[in-house]
Amino acid sequence: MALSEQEQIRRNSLLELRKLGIDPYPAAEYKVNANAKEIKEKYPNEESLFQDISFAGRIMSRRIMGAASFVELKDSTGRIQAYIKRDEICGGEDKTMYNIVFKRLMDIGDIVGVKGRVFITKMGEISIYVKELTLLSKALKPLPIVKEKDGKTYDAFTDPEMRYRQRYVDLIVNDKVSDVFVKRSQIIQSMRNFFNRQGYLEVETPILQAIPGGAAARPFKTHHNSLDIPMYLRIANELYLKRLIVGGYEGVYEFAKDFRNEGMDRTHNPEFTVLEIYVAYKDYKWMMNFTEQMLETIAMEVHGTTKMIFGENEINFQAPYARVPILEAIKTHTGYDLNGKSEEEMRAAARDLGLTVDDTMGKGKLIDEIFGEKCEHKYIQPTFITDYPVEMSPLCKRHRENPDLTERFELMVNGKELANAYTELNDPIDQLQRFEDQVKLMERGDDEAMFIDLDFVRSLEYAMPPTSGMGIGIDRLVMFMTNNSSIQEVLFFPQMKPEPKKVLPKPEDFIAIGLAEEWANVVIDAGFNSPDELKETKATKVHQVLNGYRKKNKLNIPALALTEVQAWY
RNA sequence: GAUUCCGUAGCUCAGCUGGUAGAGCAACGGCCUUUUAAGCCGUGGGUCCUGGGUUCGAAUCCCAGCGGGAUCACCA
Repeated sequence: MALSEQEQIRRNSLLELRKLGIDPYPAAEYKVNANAKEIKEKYPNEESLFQDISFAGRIMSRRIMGAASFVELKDSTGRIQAYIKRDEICGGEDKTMYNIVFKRLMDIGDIVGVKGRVFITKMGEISIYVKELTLLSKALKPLPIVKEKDGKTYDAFTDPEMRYRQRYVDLIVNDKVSDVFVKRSQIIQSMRNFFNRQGYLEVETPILQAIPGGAAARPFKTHHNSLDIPMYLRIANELYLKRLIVGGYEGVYEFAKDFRNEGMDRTHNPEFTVLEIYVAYKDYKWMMNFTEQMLETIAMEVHGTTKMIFGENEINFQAPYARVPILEAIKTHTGYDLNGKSEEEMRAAARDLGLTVDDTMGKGKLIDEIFGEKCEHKYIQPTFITDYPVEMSPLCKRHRENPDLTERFELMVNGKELANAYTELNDPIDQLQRFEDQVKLMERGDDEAMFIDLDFVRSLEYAMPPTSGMGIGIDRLVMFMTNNSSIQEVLFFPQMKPEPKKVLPKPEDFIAIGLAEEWANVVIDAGFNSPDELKETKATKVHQVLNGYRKKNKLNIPALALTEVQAWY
């Protein structure tokens, strides 16, 4: 690929720097004793501070005013202006450092170190008065130039494709992007602290699994060579965590990357993060209390308030949350009371409500469909929807008062599922039966039914204490707490189609068919990617194109004769 | 997967019913010792996503492909 004009200029600068004895990529530690944030916070109150600082950052903008210049430097804490004066950074008669190195050979995007003192300019801006300037790393590609004034952004760098594919550029140029990921880290840290305070154990379980269990979803399949068996990336970690409860831990949790080979959109990425936690001797009612306490705590620790804006809604994570059984929710929002109704009656109800149904749908699926279409989006404030039908929840214990239902809740926020929890099924005989029912559903045509995990059933046969478990989508939680409606905004590197590979043509390939060395590069720059491609073009045309290119770029090589070109064919 | 919109300079974007590709920033050259989205003056920079088609002539119209966004479907 031919380099752009600006890239070529920067590569030349790199050579010039080396000629001047300046290493554009020095190895030595650069000691830093101040950052942008603390300078801006503390200096206005105490001007005796920061009078001998060492600071490192990236040049974000530059205003050269003859023998004095202003640059904006960015470090991990923010941006600060630096004032660079020629006679200050060039002590003696030799002004090379300023006139050549700084003005000509350094660029926006370069990473530099400065030593000096902090002062306030006439315009009232806290700035670093630079006494020594050191190049720490040379940038060969130009950055997008984004400017801001009074909260208004000019030339914003917004192309989603470029922002996600080159997240590093996004992070450099768009200051607010970094905040989202800092908050993401704080949210996770806050949850971890919350669990550790209760004495629960953070664990790791296999990502590579022979049986992808714990949820109904299409898995990614791979192959283990030396065992010569198919393996799957996990779709959930539920069954492994419950085995650990059988093993005797009373509380275990894991921040897990799960993988699902399904559609991608604003709220789904093929790999995503889920927190699952299991606590022995508890039930789903306890877990509701625990969950609302947890969310309130995170909100307070991360935001300092339980209220936050998401899109057009203000969401309040203050406990307690409303608790609504799913059949009651359906009754409220559709008028249909499905309690105790047969599958046929439910199917009829779904049809009346204008839903498309088919015979593969059991009671569970029908209820889920009705709830999903007619009710789910109505729950904006955090609400626990409870007591799902047994068919939908093969890993969940039957309801203590109604065997058609289960002790399950989903937490709805802003009309979307955020968390899912059960009183865990620990009856091994019932569990085996439920797995077998799943197989029947699969045979009926339900491609979302679960795989059977007989080792998990065996573990239950050794007795698992009564347990409650909860899973919460971390990406969605971060979306709520950072007011982002797209999952891609809360993942550093959201999944994208790979960039098409650009085949780099090699000059040798052209030399091999008889081109002179000086022409081999020209042919590539002129747009021929392979000898075959060149030969598909008529020799007369190639002859014209190449000589035209030579003339246009004023190349100092003799023009080609047509016979020379014909000789390549 | 369906529908729809988009792809033009390093970046952000103009470019009309088809007629020699434009602006701002960035870059380059010059001036300039406290400026602030852009100091002042000047100069260069393009595979108009790719490939076909229509046409005397295509960034523009048509078809196909690639990539991306949005909406929908799927994701218990």
